[in-house]
Amino acid sequence: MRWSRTLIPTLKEDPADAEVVSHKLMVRAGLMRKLASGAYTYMPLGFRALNKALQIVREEMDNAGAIEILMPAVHPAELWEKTGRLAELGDTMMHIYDRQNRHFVLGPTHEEIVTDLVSREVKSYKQLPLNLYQIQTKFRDEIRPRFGVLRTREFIMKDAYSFDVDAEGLEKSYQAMYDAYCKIMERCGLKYIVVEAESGAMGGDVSAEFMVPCSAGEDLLATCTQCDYAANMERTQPAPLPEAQAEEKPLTEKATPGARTIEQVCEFLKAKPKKLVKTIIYKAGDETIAALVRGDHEVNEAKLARLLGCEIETADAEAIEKATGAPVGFAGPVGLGIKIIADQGVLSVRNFVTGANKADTHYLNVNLGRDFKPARIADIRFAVEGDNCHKCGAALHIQRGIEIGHVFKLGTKYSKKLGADYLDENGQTHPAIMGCYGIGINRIIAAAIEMSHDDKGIIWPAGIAPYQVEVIPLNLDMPEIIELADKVYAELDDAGLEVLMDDRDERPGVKFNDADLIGLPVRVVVGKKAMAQGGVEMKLRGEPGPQLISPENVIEEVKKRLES
RNA sequence: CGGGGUGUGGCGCAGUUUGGUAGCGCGCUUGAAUGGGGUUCAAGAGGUCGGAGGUUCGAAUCCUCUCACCCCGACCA
Repeated sequence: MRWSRTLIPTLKEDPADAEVVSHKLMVRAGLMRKLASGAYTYMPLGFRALNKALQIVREEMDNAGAIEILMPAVHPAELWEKTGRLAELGDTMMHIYDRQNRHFVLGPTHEEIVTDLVSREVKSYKQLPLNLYQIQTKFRDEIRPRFGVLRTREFIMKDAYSFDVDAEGLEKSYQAMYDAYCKIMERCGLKYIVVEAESGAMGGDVSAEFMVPCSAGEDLLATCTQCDYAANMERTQPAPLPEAQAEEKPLTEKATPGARTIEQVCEFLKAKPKKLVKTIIYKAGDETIAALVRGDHEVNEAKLARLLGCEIETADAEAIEKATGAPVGFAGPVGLGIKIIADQGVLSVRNFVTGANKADTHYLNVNLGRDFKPARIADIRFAVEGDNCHKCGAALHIQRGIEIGHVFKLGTKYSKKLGADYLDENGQTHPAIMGCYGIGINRIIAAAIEMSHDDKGIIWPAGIAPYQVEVIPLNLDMPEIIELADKVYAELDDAGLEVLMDDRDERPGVKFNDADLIGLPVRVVVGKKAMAQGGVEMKLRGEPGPQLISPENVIEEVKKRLES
């Protein structure tokens, strides 16, 4: 492709509305433009990169035995009612109504649709296992789209759904997808970490996320510095903290006027947050309960909900006052008449500070066991930097990451509700055992750029670069240069390489800077300097210094470099 | 949805405090010079100052409402 014939509008300055590098560079390098918050047009270069990633995903899915289909983006709302997810995910779905006011949603994911299909078409164990996948645009009414293409309202996803006769089959299907995902990440040039994850609204209890570690990521993940433990922070289990051994001091009431938050109390008492224990009141089903964590920790509501076996939400001011008899900010476990769940970390402090269930008052020297007895002591907090691995005891490292893919073992949640049953050899009916496997194509591009760029621009991993080679003719006033550049371009093209030639009548500096910006892996410069020595220059993006090569060897040399 | 911020030519911004009819850089067009890391000179094109209403002789500027976008939070496969 010739630059002059396509559309690559590069920008010298960062767009004002971009925060993260990938967003800035995708706009500056002319990959995409924003239409509205969370909705982007992919221009030629961006679309090519997207297609590269997509093709890799498709090939690996096919290799893993998954079968491609295409489902609609428009779904009747009824189908979502059947599984209860219309209520559960309703606000994250885009709702549309047809002219007869029938209710439809734009698909945020396709478990319902594919399961409905399979329930109709698959009747026998002989048809299983089956793994159906599609590559399609998903719609989610995100509360806050952000970070360019990392969180959008419309995005391309590859989603696969496996159906098996038993747990053993599911394990195989799951493993095949897991392995395929590893290959995809590698082929896309992404460094990645696989972490244990929270299944959330998908259901099921085993899931793993494929994360690309980088500062722009929205997720926090913990990895063990010694063993192979890695988990999303939502799921990370810290090693239990050692129990405190200090001598118990007498319980004391202390006036703390106006000090409600941990910061305020610490300031007032000149104490460290870890010497405090905070009491958070939750509505758990019909019950109101109190969760206790150390002042420097945070309650992990997913863990708490799982422990209690029901959905929870933080209580409102009214409920808190009713439960504690005190205004918000002074709740404490001593004398509290509701069920108390204490985090294990609370055991690591003695003589701590808590609210006194009385306005403007805290207790000093509170001790678990002596002053109150929790119904349960469990892990209900988020891990923090400084925590240790619960498997091997070594330090945990916490970092940010971009979630590229997520694989789930779903079990029978959907197949039961939607009647995806099969008959076994004995004519017995069973629900199919399902797994689902998603990967965000757009995020592959953004993550690759986050991971691989410098102050000049993008440095594409070869696997997903929009073109493999950029040919830059300089000194366009010399016909022999144009002739040689055309020849090199044609030969590379004929050799099956993807070539972009910057044929614009621009100054060298402009072309070099744009070449660095768009970041294609190999750059071939045809100019009078090299020509005087009978050659052309070749350089890898991200590596210094071009080297002179003979025009006859261009194809061979380019190929060699692309493979390295 | 709560808090904060920003909307001025294609892009990035100044001007708003103190009202007087719009400016800078980049980009774009034409011409000339230049020609290996965003070159220079000259001449141009291009703006309902996000939108609506109001105050005023006069509004980018003041007031009211509204829309969009960004950030933090809540929320979220």
